[in-house]
Amino acid sequence: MGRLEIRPEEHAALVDGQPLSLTVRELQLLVSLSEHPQRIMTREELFAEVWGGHPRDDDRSVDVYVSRLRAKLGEALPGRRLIHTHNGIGYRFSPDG
Amino acid sequence: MGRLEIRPEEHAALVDGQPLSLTVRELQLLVSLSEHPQRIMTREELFAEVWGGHPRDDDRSVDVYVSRLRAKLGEALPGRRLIHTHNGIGYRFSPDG
DNA sequence: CCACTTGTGAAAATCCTGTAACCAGCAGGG
DNA sequence: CCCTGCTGGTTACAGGATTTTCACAAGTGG
Repeated sequence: MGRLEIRPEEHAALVDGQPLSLTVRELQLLVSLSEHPQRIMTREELFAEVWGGHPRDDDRSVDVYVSRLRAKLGEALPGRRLIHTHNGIGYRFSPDG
Repeated sequence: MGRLEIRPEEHAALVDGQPLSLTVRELQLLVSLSEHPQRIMTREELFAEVWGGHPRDDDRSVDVYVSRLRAKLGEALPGRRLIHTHNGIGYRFSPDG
């Protein structure tokens, strides 16, 4: 998809062939998001896929990791926003900015 | 229905497959309207479905959110008017302009 | 030790919501 | 015509809710 390639089997995400240095959690989150492009995913769904089980009521893990992911994606692909926030609901991955 | 798809379960409204960035209230209102196409819905009905309960005597919330909704729909679908005003009564959703 | 990751708390930034205006259009009465 | 009242469209604003970001403690493995 464009300049970004995600290869879950290889535990890798590449931008223009160069691997991003993502942590395990960051990669899991990116994989989960990118497997459902253009679909708005709730925090519950994302938490279940990445961490498993249900998040605590006041758990902000998803938000924190989205932030970390955006920071690294932003470095590799300046000016593009791949992860969109949907207030009160969750996040959405859009391959094309 | 044409280029607009509404998926309440997914918290999404799509135009040509692209999700609109609607707030929760805006989406609720659009869902309520679109679930009764071509039917004129009173402010009371809409308020009950979206906010619950009865509106204050001078409540303009429905009008304000209809306006906001029209603005966003108008951006995504220029030249089409999906929400029609029925003076003294309420609003009507028409899938085809 | 050191470098790194992870989850948590909390401050900072941002967005949403409901309300109160302000306007324009219209109809009826005088 | 000119008021007046009524209806709906739109915008501005304050408060609240939500999200983003930073800092830190604990854990892991080299």
